[in-house]
Amino acid sequence: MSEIPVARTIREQVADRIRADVLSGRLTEGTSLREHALAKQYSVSRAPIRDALLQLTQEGLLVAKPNCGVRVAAVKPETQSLLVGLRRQVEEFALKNAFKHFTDEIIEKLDQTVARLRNACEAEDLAAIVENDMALHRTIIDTSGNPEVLPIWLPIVSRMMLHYGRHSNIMDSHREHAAIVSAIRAGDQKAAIAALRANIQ
Amino acid sequence: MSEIPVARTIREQVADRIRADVLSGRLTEGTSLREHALAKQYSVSRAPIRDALLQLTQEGLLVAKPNCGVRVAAVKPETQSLLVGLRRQVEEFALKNAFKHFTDEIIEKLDQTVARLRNACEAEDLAAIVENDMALHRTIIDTSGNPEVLPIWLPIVSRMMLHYGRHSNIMDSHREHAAIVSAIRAGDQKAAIAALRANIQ
DNA sequence: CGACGATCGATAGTAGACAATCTACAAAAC
DNA sequence: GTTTTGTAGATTGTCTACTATCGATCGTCG
Repeated sequence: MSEIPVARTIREQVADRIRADVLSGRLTEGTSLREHALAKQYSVSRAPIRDALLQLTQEGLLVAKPNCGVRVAAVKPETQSLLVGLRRQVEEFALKNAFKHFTDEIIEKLDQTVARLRNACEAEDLAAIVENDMALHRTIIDTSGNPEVLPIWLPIVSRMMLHYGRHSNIMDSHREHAAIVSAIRAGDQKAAIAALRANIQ
Repeated sequence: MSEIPVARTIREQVADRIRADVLSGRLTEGTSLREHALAKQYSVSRAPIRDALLQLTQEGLLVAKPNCGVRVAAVKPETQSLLVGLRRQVEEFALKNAFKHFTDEIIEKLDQTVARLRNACEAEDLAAIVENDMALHRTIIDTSGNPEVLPIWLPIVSRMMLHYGRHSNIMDSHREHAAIVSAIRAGDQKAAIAALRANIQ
């Protein structure tokens, strides 16, 4: 069945952990990431660290200066409006296609994510909020049935969340996502898209 | 002066060359790219080759299977409509901002690219067509004054061109681009955007 | 006070080795 | 005859160690 492709290579594991650290705000803007330190921290060699940093740089989470290192990227407010439009377009495309594939099992998974998101919001746990927010949207992307959408979506939403986690009031996150899942459960495609658009801003 | 930041690192040079080979169709869908062979071909070590392949994989031009190598990606027609919408949104955003920065020098550069594009179309030189087509759009992206737009634009347009160079009738390319530049020279923002939208499909 | 240059720190790239694992083909079992 | 198993080869994934190069810093000197 739909098995979760656990990160196999060291590069992917490292990339996932650093990505989570950046998006949750545990690593703040401008923080320098040194290959040697990360290699020691994760008990691996520098090679997969290099690969992971290059990958995250392409996703827009880090900025690299040749021979000088990588830092956590700075937010560019003038790009936000573009990113909002792009993300809406990708996720609406995915959601429309996902309506052909929603099952009770997937809706159950969405419910669980919303529940965790509610707990995170009540606890004001920013890392958990970001994690479950992205997990919910990613489930929709995965359910679209087009695996090509994920790599298009990820760099866009990563750049958005970089801003989101720092400057936005995200305590409404739970209500907005509950509305999306509610519309999905009701099979109301129009309402689901409206709720999705309202959430992405 | 506005110097062209020629690819500095070996990784970038290799990535640029392989990207051009893929987009021009010199490397066909499914072709396997082996690190050892590429390292020998370019007379460099495997490390920058690996980096370049990882980068191009994230751009969607290559697909990687763990421990098995990378191949030139296959075209996914069901994603094209999404890509068209995304690309229009990015380029319209860039073009609007670029109108604040167009100079005679930049318009001269656009004219030269259109001229080369005309020659390429007449010679039916697919590689040159794709190269100058992308160069023209990239000049607009660069002129937007927001360097963050380029890394957002590149993976989208790369995926599009992968399809474009193979399945589209591209001999109209010259006329469409001449219309864009003509509207830019006239300072007619509305006409320029309309011509741009007509070109991106 | 400012310009210049040495030094330092970090990455970029090189070289070679080994481990993990995927593909394919051939042999054995049913 | 079909399926399973096993083995060999090829390729990437990772590691180690080293050199080259670039950017930033900090003194020193004019």
